[in-house]
Amino acid sequence: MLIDFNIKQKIKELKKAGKKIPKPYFDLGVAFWLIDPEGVNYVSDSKKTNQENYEFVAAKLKEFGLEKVFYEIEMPVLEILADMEVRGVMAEVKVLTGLKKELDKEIEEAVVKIYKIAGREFNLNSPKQLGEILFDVLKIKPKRKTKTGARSTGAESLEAMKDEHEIIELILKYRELFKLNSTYVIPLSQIVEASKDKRIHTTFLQTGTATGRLSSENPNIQNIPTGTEYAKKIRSAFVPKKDCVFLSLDYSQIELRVMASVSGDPNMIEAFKKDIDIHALTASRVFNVPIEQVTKDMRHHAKTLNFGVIYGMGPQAFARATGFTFEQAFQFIEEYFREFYEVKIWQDKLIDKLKQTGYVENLNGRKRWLPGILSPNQRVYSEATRAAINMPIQGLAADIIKLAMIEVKKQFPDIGLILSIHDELVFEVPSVMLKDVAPRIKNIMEGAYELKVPLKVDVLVGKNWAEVS
DNA sequence: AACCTCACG
DNA sequence: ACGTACGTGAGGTTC
Repeated sequence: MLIDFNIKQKIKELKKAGKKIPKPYFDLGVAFWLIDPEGVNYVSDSKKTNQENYEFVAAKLKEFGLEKVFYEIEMPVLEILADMEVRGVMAEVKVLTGLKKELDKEIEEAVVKIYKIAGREFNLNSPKQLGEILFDVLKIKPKRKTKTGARSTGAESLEAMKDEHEIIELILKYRELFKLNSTYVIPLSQIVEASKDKRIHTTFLQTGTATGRLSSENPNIQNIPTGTEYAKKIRSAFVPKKDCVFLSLDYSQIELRVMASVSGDPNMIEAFKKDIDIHALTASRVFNVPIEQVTKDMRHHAKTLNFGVIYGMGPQAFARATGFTFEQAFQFIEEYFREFYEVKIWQDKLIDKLKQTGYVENLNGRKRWLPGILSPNQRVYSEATRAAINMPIQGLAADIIKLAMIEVKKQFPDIGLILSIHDELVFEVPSVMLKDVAPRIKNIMEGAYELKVPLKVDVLVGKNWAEVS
């Protein structure tokens, strides 16, 4: 058996050379990450031989009930990630360079206007200098402080100042455009220009998160903008190769479904079984109106609440997100947990168990150690509590999509899986295969894991990434 | 290297 | 008086 760190790299080299992958293999880095994803209790020892590290970590995988996750999820996924990285995704450099020109022009126009209003030139990218202009020169009242006490110029603060000065809107515009240009458009076009095959080859980090999710770097392909017009233009640069289309499948509300299932909450389970609009239902129950009388606003607040519960949100955060008073927020959260009582019970048991064992785990035994739960510091303790509440949900959703990737690749070994973005898979498939393949992949994804509620997958087909987003 | 900001799920 | 919503990666400035 091949035992080593970073086996994905070795597999990539073999793949590029057209060679077979040696099996079985055992990745030490992945194993250590599984027993302790943040390395708070266990870390590998570089002074030890691979065999010594193997003996230690293999015993730990067994002790912690992680063998199934390791052998049936992570090792098979490792190979799929290697395939995705080597395969890459095609991008049209012309779209990106055209976009850069557009953005450069708009950014310059905003800069000129801002300097004129400010009465002087300054570095717009410096929060410190921007703060001096806004708060000292223009005498705008600061709205929030950063954690080190500086006057915040973040988007949320700026939004609150919008009505007080015409400069704010321009700064928000500048920030948006500069971000898109400097973080996405320019680096992506450079990457494509330097690329031998005109494709972007990210690196997926299999051991990069505390919850079991994947992450992506160089470039991060999991945080490409979506939504705004410019964002769509960026995504439209990503295209399938000749005679292919993009096929995107995303899990609908996977984390809420996972929460309904693992908590066993009967009301939430029933809602998903009947395929009821969960946010509208929540609004109806929490705001105490018939579901037909739920307004857009109410549904939106309920959505915030549903997501907030997954993150362990308290009344303060809910109040800030919605504009409710603390007392109102407190009441609505109380009402939420009266309606979805088993969710509260599940959370409380989870924290109890964390205090006893030092870790939280998801249904598959995936673990996260959270020593902060024993901290006398209220803030550290609270952070551990929220992370604990979130991990079994985010972590099981991560397992589900990984299992789906494995099953899809098992049934379609040559399928062009190119992106995996937390609850979404994007494939590059020959147009002629689409009719056959799309429904089957959807079925595989919906059947990847048995929950107490159905898994629902939405399917999109298009000629670029914007069309399937 | 720390900090601030901001893109995504 | 505040810091209070999870998980990421990256660009820019400042020290």
